Amino acid sequence: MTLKQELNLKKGFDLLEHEAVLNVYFTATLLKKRADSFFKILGLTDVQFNVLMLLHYQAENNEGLSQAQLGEMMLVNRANITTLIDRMEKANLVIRTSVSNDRRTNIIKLTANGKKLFAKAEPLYAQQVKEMMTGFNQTEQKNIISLLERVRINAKK
Amino acid sequence: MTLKQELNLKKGFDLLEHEAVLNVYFTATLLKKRADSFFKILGLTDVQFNVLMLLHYQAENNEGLSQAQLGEMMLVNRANITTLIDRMEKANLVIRTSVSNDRRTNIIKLTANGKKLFAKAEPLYAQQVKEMMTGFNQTEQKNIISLLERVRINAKK
DNA sequence: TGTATATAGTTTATACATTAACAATCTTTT
DNA sequence: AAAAGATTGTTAATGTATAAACTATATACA
Repeated sequence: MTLKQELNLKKGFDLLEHEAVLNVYFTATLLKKRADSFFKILGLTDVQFNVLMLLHYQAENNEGLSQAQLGEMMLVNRANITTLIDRMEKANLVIRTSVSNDRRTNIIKLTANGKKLFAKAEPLYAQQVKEMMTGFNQTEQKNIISLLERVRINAKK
Repeated sequence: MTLKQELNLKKGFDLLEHEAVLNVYFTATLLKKRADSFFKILGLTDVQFNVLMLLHYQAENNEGLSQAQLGEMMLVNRANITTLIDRMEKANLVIRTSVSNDRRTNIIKLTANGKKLFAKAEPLYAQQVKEMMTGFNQTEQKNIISLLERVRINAKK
């Protein structure tokens, strides 16, 4: 089913480039909608799960990540991380800790509760991810990845 | 450059499926950031430009579109359209009109100012879109489109 | 040693997105 | 014709995102 049909458009796209760009955009929109409803059951948002995942996999020896690091790994700016971590602290998922050698920096760590919820959520998330790529062989997946890498190179120029 | 490098991750992805899904997600994020900064110069947002474009191309004989139709064509819900059209009415880009045969419905139309701004923005937007797909031949573009269509089919199950 | 510059996080204002609850109106069913 | 159901748009509460202005702290360098 083409994007034109999915969006109930009366007229299609003049430019193939336009159709391609909108395909990237609306596919991500749909993936996000799917993720939203999946994580809701677990009392999380997709963004909050991503924080838990980064703290689990990207922090060495469970040493946490700074808010700046989280922002970089999620492609969002500092201001956004502030309020996100506020909400996650309130939900007892993470905690802000300080470091002695740089008093500007907050190091964010998982709480016991955060670790527990991540352990529960992760296998279910992996299942969801596999469902999104059902019917794609390795070559096709690598093909998507490399085509999108090329789009990102253009987008960053 | 791989997503791992772009996001400054210490560890990569265990699942190829995961890497593929995140590539879709973060490519759309980058396209949106690029669109944001492009439209800012014109005093618009990407979402508002999309409304102008839908009203221009998808409304027959300049007859406008209902808020419900706009929501469907943008994959967003009704509540979102209400506040979006509020802002665009305030900016004198569109106007709510009523129809006699269904008093529930608002028909949204471009104002003279909205038409003018769209006429100015469109060729610049088309240029941007082409830049995003620089280096892709027709076959590759059709390939992206069809791969992403398959992802959307999975996401909608 | 200061001064200038850079970095980290917060706050405020704004935009976009969702769900849930609601009012008004239209359509279907009995 | 009346009741039941569906659709359209709005409002309120909440989450995510930005830019700009701010404070506090580190670092570079003259």
